[in-house]
Amino acid sequence: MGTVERREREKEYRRNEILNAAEKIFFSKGIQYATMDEVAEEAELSKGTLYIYFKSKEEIFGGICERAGLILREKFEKAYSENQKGIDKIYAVGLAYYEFSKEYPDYFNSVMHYEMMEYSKGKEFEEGGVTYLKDDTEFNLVIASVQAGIDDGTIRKELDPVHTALLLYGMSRGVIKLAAKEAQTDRGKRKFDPEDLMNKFFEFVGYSLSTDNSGWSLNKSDDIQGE
Amino acid sequence: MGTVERREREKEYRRNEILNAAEKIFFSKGIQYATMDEVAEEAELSKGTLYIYFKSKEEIFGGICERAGLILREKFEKAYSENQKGIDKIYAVGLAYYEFSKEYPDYFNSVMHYEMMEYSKGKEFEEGGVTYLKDDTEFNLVIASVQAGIDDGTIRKELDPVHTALLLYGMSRGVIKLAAKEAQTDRGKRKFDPEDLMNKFFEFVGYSLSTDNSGWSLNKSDDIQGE
DNA sequence: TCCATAAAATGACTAACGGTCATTAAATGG
DNA sequence: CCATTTAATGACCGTTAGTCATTTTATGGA
Repeated sequence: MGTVERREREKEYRRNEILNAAEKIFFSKGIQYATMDEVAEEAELSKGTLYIYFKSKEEIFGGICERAGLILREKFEKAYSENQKGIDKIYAVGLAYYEFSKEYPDYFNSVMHYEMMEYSKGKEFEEGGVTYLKDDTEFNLVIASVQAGIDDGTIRKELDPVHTALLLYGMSRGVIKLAAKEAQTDRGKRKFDPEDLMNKFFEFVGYSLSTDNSGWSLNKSDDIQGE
Repeated sequence: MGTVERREREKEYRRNEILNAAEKIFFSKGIQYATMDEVAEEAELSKGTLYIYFKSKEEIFGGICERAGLILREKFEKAYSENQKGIDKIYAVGLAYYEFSKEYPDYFNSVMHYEMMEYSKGKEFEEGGVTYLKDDTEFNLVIASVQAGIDDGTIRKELDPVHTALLLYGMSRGVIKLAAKEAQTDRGKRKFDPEDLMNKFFEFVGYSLSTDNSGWSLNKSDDIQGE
């Protein structure tokens, strides 16, 4: 009988329901101010049950970040594979990152938050060291893109693939975070337009990457679709 | 009589002692896991007293971030004023930022953490909205550097000062954070050398900024002193 | 249909922590 | 020396993450 399998499915389902509830609560009040009782209430379960599926509040948050990572990875893979030239792959992956931050701002912020937490620990604690985002699949795509660009002559061959990929990754994160923060501000109070900033960013990076200083080979006029 | 002034000084002194104690505790265990009782113990004061000088744990953390901001601002100002050419100002300020992250890794991380916290709130809460780092003095220096570079012909004049400054700021933060995180990893387990990455970063950015694609006019062989 | 067993769910309870406040101690200056 | 203001204290409170003995539900064999 397939009862065992069905049970397994149901467990997975419950786990997901809990994550859904937690997202709602965490994202609306901020993780810090969200309580497990609220999550339990939202999930229509008792608090004790939450602790059967997750061993701590943090682990629930980890589960949310895992979801975020999954989506981001998919976006990266799509962007990578849909473009031929190395330089275009890089542009597409970078754009995918930015679009992720727009489509799922809470996921984006969660991942940022998560990375911050990683630091807070590990100084005197350590505890189990559960890491949810260790996978560097995403990052490997960036390296591969740079390498492809060097091979097909669209990227300056003086650039080292690994270091350049690291740079692109770090720079993008920093700038996207800036843009995301501003996008979250009321339109009237903004000091700059996030879309503009991103366009300038891609231009700036493209200039330094490409063999002919021309930037990306895509049509520049419509490289970012309005919000 | 100057009793009032002396009292004021003593108050300021106590406040600083509390911040010192808090730094010790916060930085060793991580803010999340540090308790006010521990801070009180370290400061050789009762917990109640802490709440005379600061209205919350968060506010103490804010005080720490304020210290960080002060140091960073000084470094920026020094770097800015000690260089003539715009392109060199930018390089110096960027380097100052990186050096800050090496000299005061805990301060650097605190500021990063602080910015994260800003997001967590403001979704349903709001509370007093105390901002400790609103001062954009630092950022204005970056704009001024870019402008100086455009004026003296060391920076490509197609670049917009404000957007470019924003980019530099965001990119630096992202890359420095990456480098800082790696630097914090055991030497043996590192995937890359933080110093190398920073050098590549400055090269990459210099290429895109400068009029002649040559990067900075400084001597490149010793632009970063070993740790 | 019933029962024994195992799995899942519960919610009262605990420990710990941030924050408060009535009370005490110290300083001041007349 | 005293009256008054200022600083410091620590017992106490409310809240919350996490636990666990107990109850409820599902399962599969007789």
